[in-house]
Amino acid sequence: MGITKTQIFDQQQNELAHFFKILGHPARIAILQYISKQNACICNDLVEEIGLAQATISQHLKELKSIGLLKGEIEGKSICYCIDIDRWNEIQENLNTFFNTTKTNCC
Amino acid sequence: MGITKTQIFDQQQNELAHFFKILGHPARIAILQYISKQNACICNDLVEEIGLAQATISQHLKELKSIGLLKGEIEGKSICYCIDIDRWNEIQENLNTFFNTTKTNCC
DNA sequence: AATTATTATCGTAATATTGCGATATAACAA
DNA sequence: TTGTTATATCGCAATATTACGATAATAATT
Repeated sequence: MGITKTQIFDQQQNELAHFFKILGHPARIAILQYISKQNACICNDLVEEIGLAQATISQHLKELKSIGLLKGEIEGKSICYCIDIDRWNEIQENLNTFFNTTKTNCC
Repeated sequence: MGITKTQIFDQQQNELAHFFKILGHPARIAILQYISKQNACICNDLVEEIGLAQATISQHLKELKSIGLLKGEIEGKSICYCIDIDRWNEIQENLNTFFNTTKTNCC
């Protein structure tokens, strides 16, 4: 089928899984790391840097934006993409809460 | 294409993305939470509890096992699945390292 | 206005994932 | 041995994801 049955899970589970899923691609990890390394806004050099087509990079950026991890601001003829630190910390906290509350040892 | 170009990323990026990807499905989140809630090994009640077919649950368990998050031990005619705490903590640390080292603020 | 540069979107092909029924396997019970 | 129960695997259909070329859109430059 290929369709995830989101209706049988609660909102928290779906949201958490969605965060994980967006981060679950090496290109998106690489994009975030590159922005971080530059400590600056990124433009089209991402395409050269990563080695995927411009359309593909644009698509990955869109997904990162969709969970609020990136914020983009127009700057001349290009767009400045930066990590949204507040959202970044918020998501990190969510993931840690999941890890900390989901811990058992029975074996 | 649908094929992720893993060759253009380094091992750390691919591995990190792989962890995130495995956790990026609500059924797998729900499975982990259920095991945790029970604070015990789980057997086939997972199928009833979650509401997916037995084959589907088995598949998700296999993926969680593949990154070492679950360890299974045979117990009579069923199998006891538990969270591997050491691996759990290890992965949590990896993710946190990623979050902590990938932080910038330029906008 | 025309050109150039940068990013977004569309359409499409290839591969991956999700989910399930059917079946196989394994261990215990009668 | 036969039956029962629990889990794994196979094979398939449906949907999702990844990637890219082509093209559109936008803004600066000439």
